[in-house]
Amino acid sequence: MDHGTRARRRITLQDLAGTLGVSKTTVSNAFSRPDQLSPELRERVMEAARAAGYAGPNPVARMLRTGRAGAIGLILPESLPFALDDPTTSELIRGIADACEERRLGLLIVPGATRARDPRTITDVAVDGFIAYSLPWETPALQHVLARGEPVVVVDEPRIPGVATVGVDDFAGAQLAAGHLISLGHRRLGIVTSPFKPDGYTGRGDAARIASSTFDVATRRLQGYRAAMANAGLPADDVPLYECALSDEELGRQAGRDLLERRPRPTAILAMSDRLALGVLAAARDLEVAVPAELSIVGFDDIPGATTSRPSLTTVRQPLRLKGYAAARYLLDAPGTPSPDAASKPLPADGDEISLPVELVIRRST
Amino acid sequence: MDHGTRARRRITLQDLAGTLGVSKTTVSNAFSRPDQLSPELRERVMEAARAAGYAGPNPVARMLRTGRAGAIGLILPESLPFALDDPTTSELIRGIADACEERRLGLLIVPGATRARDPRTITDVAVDGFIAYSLPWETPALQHVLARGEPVVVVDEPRIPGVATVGVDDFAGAQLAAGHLISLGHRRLGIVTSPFKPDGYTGRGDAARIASSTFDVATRRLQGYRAAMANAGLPADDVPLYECALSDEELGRQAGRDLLERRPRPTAILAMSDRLALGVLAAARDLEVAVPAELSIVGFDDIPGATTSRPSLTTVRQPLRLKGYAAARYLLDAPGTPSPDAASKPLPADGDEISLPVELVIRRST
DNA sequence: GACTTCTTCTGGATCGATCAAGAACAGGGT
DNA sequence: ACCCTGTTCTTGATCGATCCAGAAGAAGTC
Repeated sequence: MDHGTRARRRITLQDLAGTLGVSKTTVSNAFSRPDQLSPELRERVMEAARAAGYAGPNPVARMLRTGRAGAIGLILPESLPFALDDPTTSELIRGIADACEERRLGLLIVPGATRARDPRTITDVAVDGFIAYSLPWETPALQHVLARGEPVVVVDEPRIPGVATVGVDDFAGAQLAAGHLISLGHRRLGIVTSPFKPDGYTGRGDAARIASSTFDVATRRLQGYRAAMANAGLPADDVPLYECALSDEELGRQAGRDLLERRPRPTAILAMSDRLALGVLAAARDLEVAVPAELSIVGFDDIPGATTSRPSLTTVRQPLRLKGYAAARYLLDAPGTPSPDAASKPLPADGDEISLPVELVIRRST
Repeated sequence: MDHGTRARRRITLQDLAGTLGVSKTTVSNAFSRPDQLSPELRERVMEAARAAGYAGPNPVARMLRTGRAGAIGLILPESLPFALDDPTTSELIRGIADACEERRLGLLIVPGATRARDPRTITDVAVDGFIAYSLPWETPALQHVLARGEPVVVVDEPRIPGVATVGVDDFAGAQLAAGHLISLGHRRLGIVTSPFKPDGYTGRGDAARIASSTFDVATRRLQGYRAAMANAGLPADDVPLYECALSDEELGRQAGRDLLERRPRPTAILAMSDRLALGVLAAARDLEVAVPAELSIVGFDDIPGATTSRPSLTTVRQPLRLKGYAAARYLLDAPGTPSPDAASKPLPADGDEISLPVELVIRRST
């Protein structure tokens, strides 16, 4: 059953031109380029449009002709519910949203990229470019994104030759974290890592997995930790290691329990994310290990929760929101446009890496 | 400067057909309807596509022809960063995302609807329908959404004749909350409200503003509170009231301070959202008013934070995530499709309201 | 052999807009 | 009277696919 008063087929620009006795170009201009026709005629067109219930040019047809979609796509590794729970991801989204709002662009989110079997969620979507966030090597989703031939900016990983990447210096950040612990006198360290492969494995460190890691960021952070240890003359290779399939507090807790039950017990734990570190903190509480008296913990990211935890968390700050903003801006500005004002600094060329600064934030957990 | 190896213009289906010596329809079928051609030819086409770097049919052109965009739009009243901070909104998004994932649809977020001056963020976007969340009456954005003539589902507000709405029974929920306090013996209540108008006003209750409220939900909840009070013979009209421009903890704290400094001091406070209630809790802590000994607080929504606060928060639970899921499902299933299986229960007709259940959850704050 | 049926492929119309080129007319300068 | 410039509007081509009707050939039926 249908409201009898409402016309069935949607009205087109052509129809409207017909009833007005003008050309379709004129109607099109009335909407999209008001300076191309006299104000009176324009008013007449708008009036007729209102009367006919015409809401303006069909966006899809316009996109086809102009080649611009007015939106950017964001590829996320996990499901959207998970992404919203994760402060790292949601801060990134905030940053991207900031840029989209500035440019009046839509944001189309395509979640679940690491698991998705169906390329159509990526190939069938109308966007002007993609931001791909923290994907493992050889994700089919990423191949499809690149195949589209539209601008792509990768955030964090994977680094692919010829593809712009926005990230931070993970190696230096990790080195900072480990160096801090070592300078405090710690000699027995433990490491809680984010996944090295997207296969859901959680458990003790496995040299083969690490060697064949498909997550660049985890690899680089681990190298940073180890470099700092090696510099201090510590045996970096057989440091206790626990890998978590997800950067999630519960898994961090599990990791913390495992590491804290080893003998000799580590006196300090490095976690590759703050959520994992908060989990380690919870594990220490479970096992009645005092932080920082008996155990020091350093996280990574500096999420909001790092300041409110008890004790507050020493961590490596990365500018999460800015990272999103920078990625979106780069996506929008890099292709072709040599920036409006002539004297402005040139944007880095396609394939460049933008590296944002990291900073050690010392709080109460060390 | 450009990579010389990469072809400039993107290849089209037509081009590919040319090099293969088949018709474009055949190439199209190879991608979109594999059963329409022999497996060998299809493989030949796919092979040629791979060689030519053709990623598949242009999504925009396909949309134009088929009339389906493969994505739904979500209109949010505030900016996306704010929405992600707000558990109510982010739970809703999770629910919508659940449904989108089931159906392999994209989710396009259009934030900032209450402030947006430019209709193009709505008119220029390629979606098959919209979910509009918690908008005030007479938002231009909503007019534009409706003018598009595509399916629309409103979540919470505003209730518009002929437009499907998903929400909860706010009146009953509020009645439950106030009734609970009254049954505990409270006689001096205070109310912290979400905004009645989208104008940024924060301050003491103003009868004129309430009478001309453009937010249905706030109006109905207030009516629920008052009905319960009236039933108990309490003067409902001059109950102390504080209106907050945003459902935000800081403003709730401000409201709490105002109400708690009045004399006689209220013994119980009703807040229209949990975030506001948590703010009131903070205010009570500031002023050293013991909860629940000297002050009872009831929130609304039952966000995750309501269980972890100290004391935990008595509140009216609404199924936030389900609300998002139901809205999306209704949007996708209602138009035309009388549901695949014949015996299934009919979906409510266009313009119907879906009302989800609310439930009083008694915790430690009362 | 004549008939229908199926499978596989093709050509042309179509979706609804924008764009480039140009026509028609007005006014201004010399 | 002539040319130039500028404003206003129109025509026809085009963006890149899908869809419909039908052709060609193979296969099955009586």
